[in-house]
Amino acid sequence: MAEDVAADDPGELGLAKLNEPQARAVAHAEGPLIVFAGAGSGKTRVITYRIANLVATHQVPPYRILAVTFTNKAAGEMRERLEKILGPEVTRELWIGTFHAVCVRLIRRYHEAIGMTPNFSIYDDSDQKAVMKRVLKELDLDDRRFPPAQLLGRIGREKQEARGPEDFSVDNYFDEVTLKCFRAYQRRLEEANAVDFTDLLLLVLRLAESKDETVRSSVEHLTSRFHYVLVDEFQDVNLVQYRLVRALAGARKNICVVGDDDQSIYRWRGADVRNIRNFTHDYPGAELVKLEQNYRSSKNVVGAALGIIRLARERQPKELWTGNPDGDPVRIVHSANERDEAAFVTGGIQQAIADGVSPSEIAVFYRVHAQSRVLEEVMRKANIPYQIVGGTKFFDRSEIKDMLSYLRTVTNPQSDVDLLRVINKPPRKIGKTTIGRLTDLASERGGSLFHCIEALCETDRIGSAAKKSLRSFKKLMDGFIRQAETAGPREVAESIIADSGYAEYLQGRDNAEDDARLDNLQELLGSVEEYEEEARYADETASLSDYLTRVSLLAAADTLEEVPRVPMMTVHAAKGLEFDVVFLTGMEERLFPLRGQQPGEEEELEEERRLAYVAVTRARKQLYIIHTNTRTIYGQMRYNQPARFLDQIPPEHQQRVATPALHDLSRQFTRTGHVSHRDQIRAGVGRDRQDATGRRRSLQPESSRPKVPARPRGERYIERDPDVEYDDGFESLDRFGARVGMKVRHPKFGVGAVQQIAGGGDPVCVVRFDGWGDKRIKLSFLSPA
DNA sequence: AGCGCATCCATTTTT
DNA sequence: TGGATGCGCT
Repeated sequence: MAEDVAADDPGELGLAKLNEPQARAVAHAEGPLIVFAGAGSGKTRVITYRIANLVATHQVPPYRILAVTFTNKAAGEMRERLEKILGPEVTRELWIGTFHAVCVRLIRRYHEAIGMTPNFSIYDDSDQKAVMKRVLKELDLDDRRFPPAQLLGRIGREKQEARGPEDFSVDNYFDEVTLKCFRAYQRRLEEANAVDFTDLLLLVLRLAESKDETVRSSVEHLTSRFHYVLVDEFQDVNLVQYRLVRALAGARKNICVVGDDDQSIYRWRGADVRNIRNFTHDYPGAELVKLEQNYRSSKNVVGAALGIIRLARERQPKELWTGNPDGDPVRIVHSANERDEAAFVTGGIQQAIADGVSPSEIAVFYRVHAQSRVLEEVMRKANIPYQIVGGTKFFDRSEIKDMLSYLRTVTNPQSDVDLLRVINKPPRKIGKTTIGRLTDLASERGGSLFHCIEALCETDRIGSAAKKSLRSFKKLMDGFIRQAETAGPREVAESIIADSGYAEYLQGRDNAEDDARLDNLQELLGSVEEYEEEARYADETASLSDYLTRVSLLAAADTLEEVPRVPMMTVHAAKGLEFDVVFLTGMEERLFPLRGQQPGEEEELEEERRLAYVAVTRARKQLYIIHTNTRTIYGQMRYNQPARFLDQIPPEHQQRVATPALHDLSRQFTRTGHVSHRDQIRAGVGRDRQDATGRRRSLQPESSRPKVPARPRGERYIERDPDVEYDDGFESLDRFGARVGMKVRHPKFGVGAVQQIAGGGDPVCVVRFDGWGDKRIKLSFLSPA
């Protein structure tokens, strides 16, 4: 998955192996630099060599260099390459990591100026939600009227833009409530000595931008410690990160940013493409380098990607090209439904493996996690080893979360969400009532639950049995806390599993599932051990809170293992990765692109387009893009139209293919009077495909269109010429031939009769439903009744 | 306290 | 569709 490493000669920099723009970016010494790096253009190599060059040629001390990557995995790869060039001692001193990981380190260093103790906990989504639920309860608000996720979403967006409660403008009642929750939420985190993901960045940013005299020396130290700052994937940086980079680079302004506006896919997370587009504006005189040669993919893959991205509304002018061989055309596979799609994928994987491709070089992509279930099922049946990258991770399992909560309580007993998770697991006779009394007391006098335990036991609010249970729990945890002062993380974790009663608790409920849970705990111990090993290697003291930090900051791609299994992941998780063979599934309107078809959603569509571009450019040699006629997702069957992006792939780079199941299906539809498409292929019959507006879809004159070589029709699939419309019912199947008077079904309104059909693409129908009257509904929401 | 059942709910992408 | 949640029963 790593890009070509062959040129990383130890001893010398191997600069001769760089192309001209790459060399220019590496050699650039002082001042701002922006590198537009097309997909597969060797940007990691550029960053790596640039760092090596700064250290080796310009004698920059390694601890003066900060390189920010998007995932820990990318950071690790960069480190690995640099070790080969600079050796481990020097490399160790470089600051390389994700924004979040770097900020954790900085918070620990400057914790006094920031006003934190170094053992803080990092709260993930579910922790945040738990906090918000408590906040709502405390404020006596209905969590149905004010869904925690929604509140957190709004608050999160504010924080991404570096705004706090004091900057919050209130326009209506909902805002008022949100502001109240915002304040209470931040206060709760503070009391728990915990931060959320954005806080990690904000705390450092606030210090770096602080004008406060009392912390002046810290601010100066912080903003002058890095002489060179490099940022990868700059197109996905949000406002907080942008300002952070600017602040950390300080007055020197030795900022090198590398990115590709065509690959910006995190707008929803606050990323702002304008950051990359405005860089030259914000840093006048910045050197600009464009890397346009792709070393990764075949000509057909690059051509397909270009066809899609060329239609982007706004982009930096540039043109990706490759000197690589043509390779196979991109196969666009028409399948019947999601099971048929999965069958095609497994068949294709088996073939690729038989052809000698390693399973780890074959990837399956999907737009949303919900698609993975069926794929997994079929992969298991076909006995193909696979790994899900990201998604429901190992660390999301309940027993793992329980154990992590124990560990977090040990390092930071103030963390209430963790305490509540473990206080009665295994059952210790500490029930709802007791916990209710405890939380009541804590809100009355402030302070964390853990610290209120003793105080509660001194009141007469609870019975003696409850007191006993609480005290023995407190004693148990105090024991672990004391142990952690001297013992290593692994030892503490082992004690907890053994002495907390958690293992017996799992053993007691003897079923297969809980046996697996015990195994998972063993695996967790393994990961703690692995961490200790790494710490030893890096010459650092292993600490429990450091381990917990790492675990919380894992990115989806970080869970990709180097094992011979087929990786399956969302397109987002695939960013920055590459594979020989790629299966891109679910390429259908309203799934991929998931959004953007409504007026006013143009930006969403643009992001979907860029996402499609990212997906396509992951493939080195072979790319299969699959779409289905029907798909059952979220319990509902939908009739699909192929994604618009498919028609934007130039015909000379694509080849249309249909699965056998689809073929059978189409025969049923053509029984009455039509000639089957098989016969048509044989006879070479067909007319130019036209879309609803009557325009020819082909982008090229007929004569220049390369003839698709007639490949023998095997059992696996049947090829279809992209520019021939087969009169076999495929088209009418997509829209099931709806016409006025026809009975159709809608998931909500039931069965009704079509009154009118209007518009092209996805036409709007007027349908008369029993009991609902006439409704205007897009055809794609309807199925034949 | 814990289990089983029913109901309701939301469905994008993640550091 | 299934996951999460809540409720009532044991």
